[in-house]
Amino acid sequence: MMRRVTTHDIAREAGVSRTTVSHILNNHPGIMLSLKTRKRVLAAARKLGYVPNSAAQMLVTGRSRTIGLILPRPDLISVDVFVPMMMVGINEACRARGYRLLMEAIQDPADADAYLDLAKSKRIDGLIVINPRKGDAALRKVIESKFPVLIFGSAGHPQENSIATQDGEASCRATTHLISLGHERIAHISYAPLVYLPARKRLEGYRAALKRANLPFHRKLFAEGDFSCESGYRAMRQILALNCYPTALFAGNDTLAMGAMKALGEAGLSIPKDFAVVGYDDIPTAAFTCPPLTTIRSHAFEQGKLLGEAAIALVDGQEIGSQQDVLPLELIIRASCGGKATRKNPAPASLTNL
Amino acid sequence: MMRRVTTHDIAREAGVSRTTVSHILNNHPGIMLSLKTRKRVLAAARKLGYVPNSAAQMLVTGRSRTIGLILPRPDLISVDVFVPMMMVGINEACRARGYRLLMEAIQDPADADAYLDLAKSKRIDGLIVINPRKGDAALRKVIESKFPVLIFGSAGHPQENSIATQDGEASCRATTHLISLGHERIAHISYAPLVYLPARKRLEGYRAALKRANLPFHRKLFAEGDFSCESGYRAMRQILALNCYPTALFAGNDTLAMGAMKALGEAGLSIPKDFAVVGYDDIPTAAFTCPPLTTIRSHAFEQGKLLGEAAIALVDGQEIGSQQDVLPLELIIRASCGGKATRKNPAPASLTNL
DNA sequence: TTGTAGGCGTTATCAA
DNA sequence: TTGATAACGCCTACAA
Repeated sequence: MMRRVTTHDIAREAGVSRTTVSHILNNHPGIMLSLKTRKRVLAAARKLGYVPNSAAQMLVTGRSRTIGLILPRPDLISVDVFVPMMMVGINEACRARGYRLLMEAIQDPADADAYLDLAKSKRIDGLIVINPRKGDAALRKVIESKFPVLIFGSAGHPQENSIATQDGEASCRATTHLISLGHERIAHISYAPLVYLPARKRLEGYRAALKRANLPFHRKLFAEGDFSCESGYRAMRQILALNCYPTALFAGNDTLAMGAMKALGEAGLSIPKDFAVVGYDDIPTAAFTCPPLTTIRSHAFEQGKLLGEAAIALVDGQEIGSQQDVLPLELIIRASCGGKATRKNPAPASLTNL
Repeated sequence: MMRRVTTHDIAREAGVSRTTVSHILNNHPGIMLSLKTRKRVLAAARKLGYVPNSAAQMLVTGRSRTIGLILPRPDLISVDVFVPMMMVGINEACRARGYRLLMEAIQDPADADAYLDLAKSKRIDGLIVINPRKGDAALRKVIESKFPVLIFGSAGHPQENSIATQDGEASCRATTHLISLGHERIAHISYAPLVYLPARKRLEGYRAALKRANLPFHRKLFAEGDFSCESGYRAMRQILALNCYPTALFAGNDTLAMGAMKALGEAGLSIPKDFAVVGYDDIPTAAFTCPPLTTIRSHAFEQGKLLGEAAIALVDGQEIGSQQDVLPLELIIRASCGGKATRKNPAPASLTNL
C-alpha cells in the first residue's frame, strides 16, 4: 500500500506552498494566481494522482457532501421496484450536485436516537426518510433538532419538511375510472397499514370518488394490505370470502394487485370480463401481467430526483416545508379493467346487509 | 444550530483531560482507569449527548468504517427486486459489524478513475461491485491498486476477489428438470448480454444439461435478453418467430420469464399444457404468476449478507480470492412446467408458422 | 501573487 | 492511573 498523495506532495513537486495548491485546487474566486503556477500545480496534481482526503475536508469544512437515506423498514425494499427506482433517482440528483448517498437501513429503531446520532456524527449533511410511519419517535427527534430532514410521504409532524405525491387525487381518479365503467361495488386494498399516511390518503381518495358518485362506502370492501404480493392475495381472498360481491378492485400498489389477480383467478373470476383491477405505481412489470394492469404511474425515478434535489436545497438552507401534493400522477389505462362493465352490479338480495 | 459536543466538553464536565475521555470512550485494553472516573466520564458523555465526529475519527485512524457499493448500471436496479434484496443483505452485514454503506451508482464510468478516486478519497475502506462486465477498465484499475474490492459475479480479472453462485450447476439442474419432463426442444434466454459472466455461466449450464442428455444445442433456440421483462417478451417472440418449435423455456431470470410468458400467451400457447417455463431467482412475485413459476431460488438476501461479510473480511486483510461457486441454489418446482410433457415435441402443424 | 500559521476533533505516544 | 503533546490533511484569515 503506497503512501497517499497530499497537498504537501503537490506543493513540493510544483515548488510552491501548500496554500497556493489549495487555492488553485479549490478555484478560489477572490484569489489571482499566475497562469503559470496554476498550470504547474494542476500538472503536479494530475501527475501524482492526487485525490483530496475527504475526512480532512469534512473535518475542516464541517460538511460531508453526503446525504443519508433512511429506509425505516428495509425489508420493504424487496416488495417491488418502486423504492429502488426512487433510490436511483435520489442518487442521480446527488451525483449531479457532487453529493454522495449513504444508505442507512435502520431496522425500526429500538434506539430513539438512531437518526439523531447519525446526524450528530457529521457523517451526513442531510437526511432523506422514505415513508416513515406517523409519529416515528426517532424521526421526531431529528426533526426537532433542526437537522435538515426531508421526508417522502409524511410523518405527520408540524415542523417536518416533506414531499408527497397527489395520492388522494390519483386514487380518486382511479376509482372514478372504475365507476365510469359501470362498477358500483369497488373493493380497495390499502398498500400498507394506515399508520402510513400515503396509504390513508389513497383510501380517502377512493372514498371521495365513491361519495362524489353517490355510492356508499362498504367497510367490508376494504382491507389493509401490507405491501407484498402475498398480502394482496390474502386480502383479496378475505374480501371474496365475505360475500360482498365486488366487481372491481382498486389496489394500493401494483404488486398487491398482482396478488389479488391471482386470488381472483383462483376464485374463477376472469379479468376484465368478470372483474376489473386497477393498480398503483406502474412498475415496469405492470404492462406484462395477464391482462396488462391499468394503474397510476407514479414516476418513481423522477420523484427520487426531486427528493434528492430538495434535500440538497434544504442542506443549503432553503425552506421546503410540507409539500403534500406535488407531482401530478397519470392514470395509465390498460386491459385489466376492460371496457364498460357488463355485469352492472348486482346485487342479489344477500348483499343488502354488508 | 447548537454547537456540537466534543471530547473537550466531556473532559471539562467530568473534570478530567481529553486523553482520559478518549481512553474511556474507546475502551482501551492496556489502560486501567479507576471505575469512578470511568463512570463520571460516561455519565458526562451521555448527559451531553456526545457522538464522536466521524470525520475526525476517519482522519486520525485512516479508516472510515464504510463500505462502498457500486452498481455499474444503476438502471438495472429497477429490473426486479433481486439486486435491491441483495443490497439489504449487504447493509445488514455492514450494520452488524458497525459499518455503513455508501451507495455509488456510477453511470458506466466514462472516467476510468471513477472507482479508484472513490477509494483514494479515503471515504470508504472497501468496495463491493455488483455484476460488472468482463474487463471493466475502471474496475481493473482499483483491483490493481490493491484496494479491497469484492465483486459479486466476476470481472474476469486474475487478481480479483469475487464471490459468485453456482449459476452453471443450477442452470444445468433447471434444464435437466425440463428434460426429465420430456422436453427436447428447450429454449434459453440469457438474462443479460454475455459480457456479463454469470449470464454466460447459465448458458453453459444449460448447454451442459443438453449435452448430458444427448440433445443438440440449437442456436436458434437461444436469445440474449437484457434483464427486463420487456426483453424477455421480445426475445420469446423472436424465438417463436423462427419456427424452431421449442416446447419449453429456461429463462435467465424470473422477470424475463414473465415477459416470455406474456409472449407465449399471445401466441396462443397455454402454460404448462403447451409450454413449460422455468425462471431464475425466485423473486417474491414468482409464486404469484399465472401459473406460478418454477424457478431457481438464489437467496438474494443471504448472498448479500455473505458479500458484506466477505468485504469486511477483505478490509481486515483476509484473503478471499475468486470463489466462483459458493452458495448452493435450490430448484423450486411450481406449476409453470407442469407434469410430464404430453406433447413430446415437435410441433404440430398449426405451430409451424408462428 | 504567494506564503505563514492556526485550527477542525480525534487518537496515540510517551512521560509524569 | 492520568495528562501533555503531537499528528492526521486540509482550509482560510491574514500577512508579506
